[in-house]
Amino acid sequence: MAEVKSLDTRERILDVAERLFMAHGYDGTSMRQITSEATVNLAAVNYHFGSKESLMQEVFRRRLDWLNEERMRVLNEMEREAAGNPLKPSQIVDGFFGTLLRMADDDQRGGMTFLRLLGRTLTEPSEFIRTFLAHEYAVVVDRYKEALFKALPDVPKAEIVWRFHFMLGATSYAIAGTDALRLVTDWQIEAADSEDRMDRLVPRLMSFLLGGLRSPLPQFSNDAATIEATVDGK
Amino acid sequence: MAEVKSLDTRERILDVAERLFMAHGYDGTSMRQITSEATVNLAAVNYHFGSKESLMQEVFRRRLDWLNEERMRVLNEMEREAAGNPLKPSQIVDGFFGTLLRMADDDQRGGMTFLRLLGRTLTEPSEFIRTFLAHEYAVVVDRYKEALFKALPDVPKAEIVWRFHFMLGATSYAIAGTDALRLVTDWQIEAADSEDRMDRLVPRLMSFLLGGLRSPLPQFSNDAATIEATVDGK
DNA sequence: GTCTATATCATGATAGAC
DNA sequence: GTCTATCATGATATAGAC
Repeated sequence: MAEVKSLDTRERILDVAERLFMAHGYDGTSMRQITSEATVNLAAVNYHFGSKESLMQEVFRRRLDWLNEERMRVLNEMEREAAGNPLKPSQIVDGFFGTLLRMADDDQRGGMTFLRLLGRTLTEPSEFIRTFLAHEYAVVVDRYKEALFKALPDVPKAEIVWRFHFMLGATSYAIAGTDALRLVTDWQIEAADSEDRMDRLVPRLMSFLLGGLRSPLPQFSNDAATIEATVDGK
Repeated sequence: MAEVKSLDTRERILDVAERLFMAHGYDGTSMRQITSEATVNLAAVNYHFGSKESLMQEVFRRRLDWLNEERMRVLNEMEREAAGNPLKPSQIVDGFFGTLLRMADDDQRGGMTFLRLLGRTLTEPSEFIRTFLAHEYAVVVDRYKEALFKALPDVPKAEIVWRFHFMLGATSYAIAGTDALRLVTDWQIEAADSEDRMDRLVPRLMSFLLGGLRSPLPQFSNDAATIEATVDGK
């Protein structure tokens, strides 16, 4: 009984923290706000998580553990069906970014709140968060990177890595959904807060990402050896 | 003489604030840090700028005023030469994003420090900053949006607006350059801190953006009327 | 214009009763 | 596990001497 109550408290803190960190950032959210909105005592965060930093990490781990497993599961499944043949770039992109975007509809996995938090966190000022995220992502990103190398054997690996970065940026910003810049003044983005928006966003973003990924290679100002040097990593 | 000194003080505060806001974010940077590193008195910020918020706005205004003018100048010049004909998408993209990216080489306009600050700020938690940025950008973005509409008459306007967003996201993340995710584990991105990195980044990013912008239109799960409805803004 | 000193308040964390 | 009370620190901002 006491333990059940404690689990509720823990989860309630995590839920509120997730939402507040999303809305105001890590530095902009105080433990007093969190504990107040979660209707728990101020000391509860330190009791359950040890510190504000550990709380932040737990907010992410709770969601990323599932996302990492799902991304791996999807990739393994696709590679099993391909039976040694390279995957299509669209499959890989969907496995990585589509799996992420579909979390928007799954409130049990954080839904849009977590997606927006994640989107904003890639450029989060606090270094410990970026370091933590990099560590959490490393293994899965590596597998998808390798799949792309195999799927696009004619594209220099350096280009693929860069384009992975660009895809991440476009996706992060899209899910951060800050409406920071009202690109639309006379024209309103429909239903900006509902999942309806995501239904449209996903295919739109996918088209964009794939177009960028398969775009003609850039011309550098130097000669062809430049590209070769880049591929080899210097 | 006293005025010259005061100008120096003002500029020194702005320079230090720009660098610290970039590195630690708005909430993560205290006025004590700023005034300490700028070797000015703690009260100097309030004397010269009135408040921390006003300082932040001035940090941006100092750079964005020039960027906005330059983007307008470039677009006007291109449209003058085109004499009524639509511009090429690559011209428009270069006018907007290329003009921004070339600031990296111009230390007098803030160089990489300001670019990284700007990249991180689009997802900045503090709302007053995003509101301020949106206001600063509005007019110029609107002009470029119209140019894209004219250049791509067969693409629904809604798609163009979305793809503008995606391009902004990819660019922001690229210039934020947080190295948040070490996408490369066995492969090091060369010269990550030098302008040499930008020389390669610009054509790479441009290829990606144009590929995404001109990608085939997405297929929605509903019928064709869906796209029409989207174009009309509901 | 610049400085010292300080007012006022919020923060993260903890000790210790219950 | 939960609470109150409090510590130590750092925040922004300002008043007033020089």
